[in-house]
Amino acid sequence: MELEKSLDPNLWHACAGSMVQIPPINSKVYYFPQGHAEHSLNSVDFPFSRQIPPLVLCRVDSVKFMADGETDEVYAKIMLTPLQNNEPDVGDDDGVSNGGCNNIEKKAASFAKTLTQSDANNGGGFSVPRYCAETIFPTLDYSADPPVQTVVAVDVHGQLWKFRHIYRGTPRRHLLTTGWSAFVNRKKLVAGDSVVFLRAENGGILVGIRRAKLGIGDGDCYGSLGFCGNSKGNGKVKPEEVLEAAKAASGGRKPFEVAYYPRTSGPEFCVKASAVNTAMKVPWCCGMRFKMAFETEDSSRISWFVGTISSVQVADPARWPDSPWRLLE
Amino acid sequence: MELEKSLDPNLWHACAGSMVQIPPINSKVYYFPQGHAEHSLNSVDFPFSRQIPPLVLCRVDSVKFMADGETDEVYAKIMLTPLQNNEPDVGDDDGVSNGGCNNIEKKAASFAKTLTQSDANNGGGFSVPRYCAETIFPTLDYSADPPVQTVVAVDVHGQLWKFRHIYRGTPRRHLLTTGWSAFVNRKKLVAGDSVVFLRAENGGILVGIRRAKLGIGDGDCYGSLGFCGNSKGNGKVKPEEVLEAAKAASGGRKPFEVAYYPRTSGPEFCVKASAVNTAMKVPWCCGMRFKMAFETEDSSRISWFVGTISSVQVADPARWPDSPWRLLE
DNA sequence: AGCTTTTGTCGGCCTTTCCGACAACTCGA
DNA sequence: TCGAGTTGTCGGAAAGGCCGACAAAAGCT
Repeated sequence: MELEKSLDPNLWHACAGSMVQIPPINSKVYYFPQGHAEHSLNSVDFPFSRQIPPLVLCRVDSVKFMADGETDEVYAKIMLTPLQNNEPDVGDDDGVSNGGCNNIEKKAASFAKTLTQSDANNGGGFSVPRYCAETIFPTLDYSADPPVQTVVAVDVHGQLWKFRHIYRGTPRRHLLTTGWSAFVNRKKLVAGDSVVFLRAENGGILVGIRRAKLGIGDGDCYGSLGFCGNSKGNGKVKPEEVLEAAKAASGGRKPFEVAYYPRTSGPEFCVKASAVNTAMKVPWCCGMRFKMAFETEDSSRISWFVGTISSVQVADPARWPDSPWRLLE
Repeated sequence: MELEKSLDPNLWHACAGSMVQIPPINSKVYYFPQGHAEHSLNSVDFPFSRQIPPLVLCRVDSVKFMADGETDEVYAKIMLTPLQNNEPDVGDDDGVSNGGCNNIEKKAASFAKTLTQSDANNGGGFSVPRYCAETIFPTLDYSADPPVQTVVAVDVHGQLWKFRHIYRGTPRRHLLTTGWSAFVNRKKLVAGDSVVFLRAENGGILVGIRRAKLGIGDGDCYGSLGFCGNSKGNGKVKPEEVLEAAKAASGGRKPFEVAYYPRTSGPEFCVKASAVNTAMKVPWCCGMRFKMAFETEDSSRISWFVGTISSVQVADPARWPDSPWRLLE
């Protein structure tokens, strides 16, 4: 059932959000077992029998861009090989040969919109923001009355969706009518979820979704506050997988695979080696001003969240960037 | 565009009709160039330069069960290799090793129904004959009120169709509601066409269609009596293909491929060698009673059409079974 | 602040399709 | 030929979805 099919990296990134960065192939990263563990629903009991290092220098062997067959949630499968020199101050090289063969994909034009009540519930229509219609969709023939066309979009599974795109009403506005309702029903979208439209290099339209609440599986958790209610919101990764990865990272030199769900709330656990090394040199202390980028809902711009570090968690210095993140108000 | 994908043989046979028989692999058949030519829209001008024999003994190398991507019409691609001994009285062996590896597929349960006006036009529903609902579809939970289920059927292209199957009304009857209208529109079905439902060995449901009138391509030939009107109803095969096959059959020993459209009105041109040999021994003459099987519209049973041979066409005795067929009233 | 442009929501209305009633048909006795 | 079971067709009714009107929200000067 679970096909190992990699999807369009541009669409993947559009669904993941522009803040998500995946390390390039052959670059060096630090793998944080504890950060990985926080992506698991259940707590991971690391065995005391073997010492698990807080961070392991690895090389990125391959990255597969995936999407959940059920929910369309995007995730990545990253293959890592532990490297010999595990000291933080070596291996600053990111391994990116500038003009190299690093699958440098052009950043495709994309637009995301959070669904309104009318988009999600009423009469099966979608109000298309002008910018989206003019930059993503094919150009309408405005001489027609009314201007109409069929927009064909491909989703993360390669499935085709046809939408009737019409420019009508007083004042004139862009709308998706026929086909939209089927899309909303099939994807189980509700007001608050987002839709991403993306124009590929070849002119084709891709469509992805970002859910407001990351649903727990397929269960009808909405409304009925069962045992699903007390989940922390992540929990996409099984504890066994974390244990297995951590063991592989600490012990041998053999490659291991980690699944990375960019839209869960947990900390990153694969961080560019150079970033870690830079950060380690900064003497974090109380009262220091801290600037953090985050994405606005409609991804139309990037805002900056400026906070102040209230305390430095000395207990586990290796956990950056986890710790500072948590300490911000 | 034209995928070389072979489809389920059972579904193929269900769409072709139960009278259609495809010779098994490795069996011997007679190939009739003139019969083949009658499957072409345009007349085929056989060159006088080379003598084309009326029938060629061939071995069946392979059979591919195909369906037209546009119209769903089924056809077969049969690979034939001309054999050395081209005399009618040799090679009576059909090549069927009884317990052999001849892809003996179990005959799946199937049901065909000709669409009524109500099925094709009105309110998007399909009246399911009781027999079909009870033998082909999954068993309904009759304790529910009303009993409903979703029937998922796969068509000749592997595409999934979902139909709401409900048992309701007074008196109670089986109906397909939601999903049926989309199927009719997509397949461009009209009253008089037939739908075939088939239960595969694994329990899955397959669906196929048989058109009442074999449409010529996709053109809107209905209504406007253009040059399409004077076609003879077959014409699926290009004259070039016939010529090429005939040359290959008469000349060399190399394999050649013929496309066979079972639902065209022309005569068979690949006939079991044993059948031909048997028939050749019968001294056909005027007044002889003749019994011919044909299929009733809904394929629920086989009827027998009994005719009388009015004359024997001596001009081209090699053309059996073509000639007797035509002579029947 | 005031104007313009954009877009969310609403009620009206048209189309689709779901439904039981009824009658026509089929099949067997 | 008659009766029981089955199924085709119809009109009413409900649901889905397309539409412009209007106004709220956002952007610009």
